[in-house]
Formats: sequence, structure tokens, C-alpha cells
Amino acid sequence: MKVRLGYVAIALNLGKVTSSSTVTYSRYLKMNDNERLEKLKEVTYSNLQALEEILKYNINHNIHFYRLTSHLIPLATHPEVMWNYKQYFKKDFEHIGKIIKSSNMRFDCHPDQFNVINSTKESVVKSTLINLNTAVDIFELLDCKDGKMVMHIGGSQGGKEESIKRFIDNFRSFPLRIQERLILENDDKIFTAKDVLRICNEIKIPMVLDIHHHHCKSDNENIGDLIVDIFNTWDSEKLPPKVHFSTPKEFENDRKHADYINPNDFIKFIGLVKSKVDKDFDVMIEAKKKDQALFKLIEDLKMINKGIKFIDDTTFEL
DNA sequence: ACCTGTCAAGTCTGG
DNA sequence: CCAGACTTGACAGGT
Repeated sequence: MKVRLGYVAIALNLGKVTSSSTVTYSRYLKMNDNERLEKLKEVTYSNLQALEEILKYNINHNIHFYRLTSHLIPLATHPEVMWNYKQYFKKDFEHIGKIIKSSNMRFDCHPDQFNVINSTKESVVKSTLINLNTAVDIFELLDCKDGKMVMHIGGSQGGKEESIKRFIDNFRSFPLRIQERLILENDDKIFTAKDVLRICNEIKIPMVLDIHHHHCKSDNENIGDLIVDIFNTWDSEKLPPKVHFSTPKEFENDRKHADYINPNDFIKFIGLVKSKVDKDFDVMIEAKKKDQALFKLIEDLKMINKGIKFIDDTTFEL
């Protein structure tokens, strides 16, 4: 059984390099027409350069998967701006797309929490649709066919059952290009792993298990009973199942992420999975120290050993 | 150089 | 019905 490790969005080892620079709308309003377009292009260019640098860093460190920032293109979906970034950066996207493809890197994104598929407000669902379409546009510009969007179910207005029904109805009303790229994750407040599994089975899309969220909100469900079915939601996918792992900051079930990963908890979890299912899978490390936390975990795992055998920088077998 | 408040976007709670 | 919490990084403006 092979397990690969990855991290989220920001490479701290690269210092100030960021692919999430922004132009805020209030800042934008203070500029004249020329300055506006110049600024948007300048920031976008710098974000794309940074993304390329981060991807090369990932490749150099044998990191096989990565989550793209949701701030790559400033104001791309703002209703009063909606500028045509595609027209200016087609070549740059193509170039970066080739880097991703040549390294065979798994490449996902996680639209921000104000995207709510099951919102009771039509305006929110509408802007969510715009944002998700833009995320798909970016995948397509990168020619990234396997890129997925990780989302939560959303709010619970009118009760959980009603909210689930709203989610499924709205999901089915979305264009296929979005449906095909959506994958769903259990959250830390409302929808448990079992809830999300049920939804994923009904609409036939893969589920990402977030084990930290599960500890925050589980309704006493036992993850060992669910893990086989969760992994099975990936059966018709090219990519292996994906799991998010983080260590709580202050106390057990603290929703905030700690700087680093507790290696013993990590080993315990991996052991639990192994006892239930024999499938390769990917673990996304979500920690404040990002890539540094990933590398520290790897060092810790090598030290503790416990039958974990690394077969490349970020992949181990057990 | 360092610190602080603000930023397009949602949801939920509690007054 | 409204204010504040939740929560994250970037950035502008102040010291």
C-alpha cells in the first residue's frame, strides 16, 4: 500500500513568493482606467510567475500533489470588474499546464467558503456558479483534465435533510463541467463523514475524508466503519482516494490547525486505514507551516519508522 | 522594520 | 434585525 503526501498552496521555504497577491476592489476603485488594467495584469503576472516557481519547487522535492490558491486571478469574478484575463495570459497558462502535466502532478483547488451550493439565497448560488465556472476555466486553460474542486455541503438552514436536498437539487442544476470536477469533504460543524458519504453515493462523486473535521464533528460515527465506502467513491476515478490530515492547535477537537503534524496521531490514522482497506491513497497535510510541516512530518516518520518505508521523498509504503 | 485594521463574497448565534 | 464570531493571507497606512 502506497501513501503519498502533499501540502496546501503556499511554499514557506520560498520566502515571499506568493501566488495569492490581490487587488482589492476598494483599491481598484481609486485607480483610473489605465492603472486598473495595468495593476490587474501586473498582479496576475506575478501570481503566475510565483505559481511556476512553486510548482518547480514541488517537482524538485518530489511532491506529487498540490492545492492551487483560489486567489490566482485578482477580481476575476467580481461582478463590477470581470476582466478578460484569459486574453492576456493564454500562453502563460499553457506553459504552466505543461509543467504540471510533465510532472504528472495531482492538482486540485478549494473554492472559498463564501461559495455555498446549497444556500437558500438565489444570489449566493448564482455567484457560486460563476466562481466555480471560473475555477473550471482555469483548469481548462492549464489543460488540467483531472483537476478537482473540493467543496463542503454548505449551510443547514431549514434543517439538515432539507439542506442536503437543496444541495443535490442545485448540484444537478449546475453544468456538467462543474459536476464532473466537484468532490465533497466532510466539514467541522454540520455535515459529518456519514452525511457526505451518503450524498456522494447519491450523486456519484468522490468523497474527500478530512479526519480533523471528523474529530470536530462526528456524531459518534466510527470512521473505521466508513473508510471502505469512502474510498470506494473513488472507484471509477483515475486518481487515488484523497484524505486531509491536520493536527488541532490548542486542544483536542480545536478547529484551528497547529503549526505542525503530530506524527504519532498520523501513524495511528494510517494504521487504522491499513486495517480496513488495501488501496493506495493521498494525504494532504493541512498545517500552518505548510511545506515545512510536510517535511518535518516526513523526518519524524523516518525516525519513528514503525514499518513505514519511504520509496521516494514524499511517498511511503507499508 | 514592525504593527494594525481592512478586505467582494456566507452562515450562525445571541442580544 | 443587527453586530460579532469564525478565520486567512495580503496589503496599505501608520508609527
